[in-house]
Amino acid sequence: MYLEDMSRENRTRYALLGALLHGEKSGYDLKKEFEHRMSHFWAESLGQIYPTLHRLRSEKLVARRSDRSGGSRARTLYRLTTAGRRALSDWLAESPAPESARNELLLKLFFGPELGASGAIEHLEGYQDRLIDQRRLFDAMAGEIDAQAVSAEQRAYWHLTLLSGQEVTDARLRWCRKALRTLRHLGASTGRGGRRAER
Amino acid sequence: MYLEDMSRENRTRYALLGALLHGEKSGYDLKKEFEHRMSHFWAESLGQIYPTLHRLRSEKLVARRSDRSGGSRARTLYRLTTAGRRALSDWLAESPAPESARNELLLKLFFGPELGASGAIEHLEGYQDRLIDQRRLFDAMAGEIDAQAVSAEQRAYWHLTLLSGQEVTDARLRWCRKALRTLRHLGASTGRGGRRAER
DNA sequence: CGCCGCATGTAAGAGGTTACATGATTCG
DNA sequence: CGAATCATGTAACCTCTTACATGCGGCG
Repeated sequence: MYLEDMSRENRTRYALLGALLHGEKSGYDLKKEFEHRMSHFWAESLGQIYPTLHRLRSEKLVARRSDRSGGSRARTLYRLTTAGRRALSDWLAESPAPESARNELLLKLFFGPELGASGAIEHLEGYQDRLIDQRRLFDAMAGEIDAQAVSAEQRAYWHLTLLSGQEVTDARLRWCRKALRTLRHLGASTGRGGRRAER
Repeated sequence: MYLEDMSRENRTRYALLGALLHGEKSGYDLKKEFEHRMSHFWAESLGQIYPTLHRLRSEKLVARRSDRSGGSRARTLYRLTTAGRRALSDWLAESPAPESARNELLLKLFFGPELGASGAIEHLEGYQDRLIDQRRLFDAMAGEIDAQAVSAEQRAYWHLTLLSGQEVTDARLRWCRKALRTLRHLGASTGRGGRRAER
């Protein structure tokens, strides 16, 4: 017999419930919410959102209604029920589960001698580019937060999560520069960019 | 018909192939390898390792032999084949896929007004404790690297991945302190630690 | 002798992504 | 009118974790 494991409960459910705190939204709206405001720490796909909404509804944690206002095509809007808000609150109070690390770039770098310095440098440069884009995005997001019509308290929390992204991204960028410096030395001393160059 | 997606190929396979670069190991050895040397950027469970080893063997990317030396019970040792090493090399050269972010602490913090400042502070303190432990572990790992009988080049790559963990952890710790300072102010101004205190 | 660590596996199921499928509306 | 975006879903598939299952060897 399999025991229930409360600690590994479906987090998508709660991400959705939380995203509904500020009023009713469609599945599509929720997707955009994740992409625009929460992309630096959470992602959900539509193939996960729609079935989960159905399930939440069958558990009475959300309610839905049809909306055809605005003349555009009908949308299905979901809102939190009292039970849904309580379920969210209970989950929020639980201590967050530690994340299990999985970083493909570091994995490849760990096998550096097999990859070769030139390959490692390429990967790091690509990573660096993505980090720089991300960093710019964070600055833009910070500006948008202040334009939102929500409480100062809510904005403070949003800024905090964003600040985490900014600080961590900056740290990664600093590390990138250091790593690239190291690898360019290493590449020069092991000759012609390492193993892959032997082919 | 479903198209094949090369970019989302099973990374467990390559993590195992890479971990076999320095000689033959059993499934159990591999698990320890991940736990001890790669825990800051990669994790694999035994329920993933054993089936994957079988699969790699059927694809001739690894070979195995039985070992009963040392008087202890028999172990099954796996080693890279030439094809396995080539498959690893090819994968290493591919540009790493961007990681999709999922950070439960930040998700909960994002819903801070519903959680309440006191809850947020508790979660952050727990997070901080884990980070401090992790930071200490990194220092210990740095010392161990130099004791390994491998090339200076290999050690350089290991140090680089470790440095990433150290820098990012330090950044997170700095952020934690800032966030706690902010929340203690917020908690004082919104009274008695927020929503949960109302129950 | 009982527990812990070593060692190897399998089974069930949750969770998640991508592609497929469909259709409306809007805008150039 | 064609493309992009809005909008809602389903199907197939993969990955991964957890629990189950089993047994040996060493040590206190």
